[in-house]
Amino acid sequence: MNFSERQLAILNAIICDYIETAVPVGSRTIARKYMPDISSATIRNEMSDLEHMGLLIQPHTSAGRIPSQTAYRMYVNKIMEEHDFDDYKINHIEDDFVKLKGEMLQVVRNAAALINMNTNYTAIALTPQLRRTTLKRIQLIPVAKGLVLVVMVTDAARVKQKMINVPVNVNESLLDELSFVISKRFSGQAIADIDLNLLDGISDIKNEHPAFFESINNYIAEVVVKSDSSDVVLEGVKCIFDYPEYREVSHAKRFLNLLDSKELLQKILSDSTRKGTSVIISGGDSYRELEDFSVVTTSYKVGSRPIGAIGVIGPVRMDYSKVINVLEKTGKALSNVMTSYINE
Amino acid sequence: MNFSERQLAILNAIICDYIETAVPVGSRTIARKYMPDISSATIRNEMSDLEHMGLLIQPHTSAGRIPSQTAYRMYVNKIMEEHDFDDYKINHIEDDFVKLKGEMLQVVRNAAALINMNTNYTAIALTPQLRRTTLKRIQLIPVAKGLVLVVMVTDAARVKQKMINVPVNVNESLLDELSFVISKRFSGQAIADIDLNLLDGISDIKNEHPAFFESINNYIAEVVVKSDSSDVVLEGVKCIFDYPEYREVSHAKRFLNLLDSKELLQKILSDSTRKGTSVIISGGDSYRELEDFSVVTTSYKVGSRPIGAIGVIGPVRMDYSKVINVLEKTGKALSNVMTSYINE
DNA sequence: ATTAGCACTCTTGTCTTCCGAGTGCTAATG
DNA sequence: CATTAGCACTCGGAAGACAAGAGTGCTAAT
Repeated sequence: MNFSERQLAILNAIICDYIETAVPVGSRTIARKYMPDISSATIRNEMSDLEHMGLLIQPHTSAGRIPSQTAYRMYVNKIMEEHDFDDYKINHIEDDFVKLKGEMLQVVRNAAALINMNTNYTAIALTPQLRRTTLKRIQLIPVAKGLVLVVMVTDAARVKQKMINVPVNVNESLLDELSFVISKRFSGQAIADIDLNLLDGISDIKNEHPAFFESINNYIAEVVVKSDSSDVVLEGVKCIFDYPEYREVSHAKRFLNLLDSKELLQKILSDSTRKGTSVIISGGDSYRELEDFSVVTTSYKVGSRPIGAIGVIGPVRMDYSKVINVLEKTGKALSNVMTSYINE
Repeated sequence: MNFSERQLAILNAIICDYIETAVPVGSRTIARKYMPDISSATIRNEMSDLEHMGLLIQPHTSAGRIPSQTAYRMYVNKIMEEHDFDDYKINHIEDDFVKLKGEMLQVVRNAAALINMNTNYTAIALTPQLRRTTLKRIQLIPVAKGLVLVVMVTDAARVKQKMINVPVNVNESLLDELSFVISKRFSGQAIADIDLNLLDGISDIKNEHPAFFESINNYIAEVVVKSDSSDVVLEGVKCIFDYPEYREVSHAKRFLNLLDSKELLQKILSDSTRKGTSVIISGGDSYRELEDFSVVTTSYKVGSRPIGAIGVIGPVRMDYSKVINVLEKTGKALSNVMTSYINE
């Protein structure tokens, strides 16, 4: 489909105005606020054309028009202007982050809070994914009889812990020894590549406590394949009430339901970790659950290796330009912080 | 003040009906549904009296009446009947909990989810408070140059970690040694009693790395005095939309704001940890922020030592009877699980 | 191709009316 | 004296009527 310059300008004006006001916009508004040199009648004609092309929707005859999903998609892909949002807060992200010295979970949470504050949409984030990082150290800590806490520390300075059962006759010094051997052997390797069976000189441990050995190995394998829902961070849920599209309780409820399904968010963010910045409008082709919502995400990296993602979720009538700008800047800052830690 | 049997019965009926329906209840309703052997006129007279005593409120002349806060308080303290709620789910709590083998944070989260499911109010919980527990082990794990992860494990099988800065010249074996010495010296002692200065034979570490030594000691002290906001667990926030009192966005927003202020929730739950079961109606005397909300909480224990609390937050028009029942049963189950771990 | 003008449509807010639920009071009753 | 039947009164909410306003589409003029 082909569009004239003027059509695009009008569409742009309508989308911008609607994003700002949430009120269907009419031809006179456009003429007055955005293009005073052409008449409302002309704009009316163009709008009529745009409606026939499926870009505008009339809620009812005597109202203005609102952008269709297609229009939003087109806006994001082609029309939208770069919004340079250099607020003080964004400029100082890195400094703030650095103060948190290595508590990566906290850093990501802060990033989400920052995104939330600057966009006023609900921020979502995926903490650094262990499977995408390399091991720093494993420590086995006895907690109770037959219970051991496995703590994994990675190069993204993330920490993950889990209780596992062990045979009662495994003593503390054995745990310490095993911690030491595993850490030494696999330190610096990708978590995904860790296989305790590759350990040399531990055949006696393996033989004496096969179940124990198996549990630890299983746990490591588990971390590699699935990131659990606790990896998803939310910030600023209540923001949603600032938008008129959620004034009805049923809509608000649907939104909260969505946020409850961490698996979905985790999937979206994982995808984004791979793909970099992505904009999903009203669910796009892949997410039926997200109808009437938009999700914008971007990844953050250690060096050139993406390890997590941040984003926002909100109404389709979203200020995409601003959101993308804030996200990419925050993502860059986050990447810098992560990377500097690893290389320090 | 003195009340006749009948007055109490009528008050009880009004409160029960209003809790169920959220609609101001009139004299005829009471007569029909609850006391068919006296006439609505009689009830009308009694209701008028109850209103003058400050127990009932008329939203407007031609509506029924709703209970006042005083009435709710009285209801909870004197009138309310024991509600025996022995649903399958509650009966099987302990089994479910035991499956989680020692992941206390997860156990508490599950308890909250269970409370939420069974009451349909938003559940809040305080994870086992470290200052109320005794130390099992401390482990110092190097994460990056100049950064060390301190992991504390306690007898409630809770784990707390924090990054701290260390001088670059502290090496791994020193950390291991220190972990070992601290754990050995203080294992079994209340966290509150730990003071690294009491350690013998570490004067060389202390002299060589005073800043490092100080950070660790500070961290332990910090854990003792303040429990951070991450200790508060929420479950089932969206439930609030099931209640008509939050149909207006502004009310819902206030609720979410409340849940965001973790310090407040933490304070309430900490208080409850000390006091056992407590019911705060519309903020009571102490919490002005909680106006128009009710919070019911109870503590859970290790043996006879309370270490945390669980509760719900919701509208003043709350089914106190059911809530208290569910909370106390869950609290008991939780206590059993915690206790059995410690003593095993 | 653009635009002025106008009739038409449809929502929104306001006003009125009406109904019903509920009350308070009075007088009758056991 | 407590209880109750009866009735007038009050008020909120729903339904309908109406005007105002915003916006459109179409036609005819430029």
